[in-house]
Order: sequence, then C-alpha cells, then structure tokens
Amino acid sequence: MGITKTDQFSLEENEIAIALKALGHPARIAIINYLIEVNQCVCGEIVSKIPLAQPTISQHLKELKNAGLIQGTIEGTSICYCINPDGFEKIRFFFERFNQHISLKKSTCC
Amino acid sequence: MGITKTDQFSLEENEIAIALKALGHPARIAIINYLIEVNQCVCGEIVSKIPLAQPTISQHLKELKNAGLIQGTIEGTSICYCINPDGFEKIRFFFERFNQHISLKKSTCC
DNA sequence: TATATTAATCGTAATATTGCAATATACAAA
DNA sequence: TTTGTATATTGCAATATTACGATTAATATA
Repeated sequence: MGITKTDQFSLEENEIAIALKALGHPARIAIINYLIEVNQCVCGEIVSKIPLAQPTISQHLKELKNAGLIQGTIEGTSICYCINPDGFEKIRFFFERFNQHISLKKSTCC
Repeated sequence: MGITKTDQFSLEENEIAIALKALGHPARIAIINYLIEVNQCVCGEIVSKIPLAQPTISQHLKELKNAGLIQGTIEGTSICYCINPDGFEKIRFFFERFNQHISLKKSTCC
C-alpha cells in the first residue's frame, strides 16, 4: 500500500531504517560527501554543485535535516549547513555490531 | 516525478545510495538483524519471525538480494539465506571515510 | 521604500514503494 | 500420480517519493 507497517517493528529498527532511508538517494549522498569535504557551506553552494533544481535540493536538505543527519544555521540571508554527528551515532552502532558478528562468523550459507 | 536522476551522480554515489536504500526499511533491517544473530536460516523462519505476509517478506528478501546484501542457496525445498559480506564493503568504506573526516574536524556550523 | 538575493513552500505530474490475495512453481513424499 | 510444503510471481490498491515551476518569506542593500 506504499505505507510501511512501522508498528510491527522495534523502535531501533525503525530509527535505523529512517536514517538509512534518508541516505538512500544519490543526491543526498552527494550532499553529505560535499559537507564532509568542506566541513560547512551555505545552501547556495550545494545548489550550484549538484545538478538539480533549487526546490529539489531544498527538499533533500529538509529530509536530511528531519533525519537528524545535518543541521543548518542562519547566516545573514543564507543558511549554513553542516553534518550533525549525533544523527550518525545510531548508524555507527548498527554497523559496529554488524562488523563484530560478521567478522567472527565468516557468514556463509548452509 | 518519483524518478531519480541517476545520471547526474557518480557511480559511487549511486552504489552507496542503492545499498543504503535497500536497508531503509524496518522489515529489511529486521531481516538483517536476524541473519546476524542466527548466521543463517531458511526463508520460512524469517516469514514466521516477521509479522508481514509471506509475499511481502519474499519481496523484501529479493530487494536485499538485488542490492547484494544477502545471498540464498537452495536447501531441498527451502532456501537458506545469509549475509553477503561483500555487499557491505562499499557501505563500510563510505562510513570509514565519514568517521575519519568528522572525528578530525569536530563539524559545527558557521 | 524599492529591489535584489537566498532559501523554503505549494501544487502537481510522473513514477516508485509497500503490502497482500491469488496464483504459480518446484520439489518431496505418500 | 496426487498431495503437501516452501517460496516466488502477478496484479492491484493505497500511499510515498522525486522533480520542478511558480510563488512566497525573509533579509539585505541601494
């Protein structure tokens, strides 16, 4: 139905899924990569770096912000964006546990 | 338009986005978590663990398989699934670079 | 005040995703 | 051969996502 049965899953599963879903688009990966590279920048810079229309970028930025992965502070007429490290904590925990289990078990099928 | 402008982004950006998008659903996170825990299991076990209909689970498994994150081998009438560590390599590289840059820079806005 | 400039929001079209009932497929066992 | 078991596929309805033109809001600056 296009609607996810959120209530059937744990809070943790939902939170990780939301964060990773927010990263599940090349434009949003490109935005994160750019922010990693330059540390911080105003929105207009991102718009000029990424070949999508301004409203589209604005929408992607909003999604990243909603997922807690970036933050923006007003800087005169522009808005300065940067990574929000806190938002990546849950993701790190998930993959840390993942790496621990997988490296130990040498996972192969049947 | 519901369609992603894939051609505007690098191969790496697209590949990471595809992998993370595949993980961007709580049911698929739950499947991965379960596979980490038990190392391997037949499909029916997953269907009985996760409160979604069998065709829905089958679809989620297919997506994880397409993204290269799990693999399945035929085991009599059933299919045995496990993690495919190779599929997680790109993700690991992405977050490794991320962690290096962020820890150094103490990223804060403007 | 009038005019740029910057970025968000609205509205909408096109397409994708989620979920499931019904059905199909593949194989084993009686 | 029939029956059962396990999983995939099809088809469809409901909803979500992606993208952008047009507009708006907010703040500078002339």
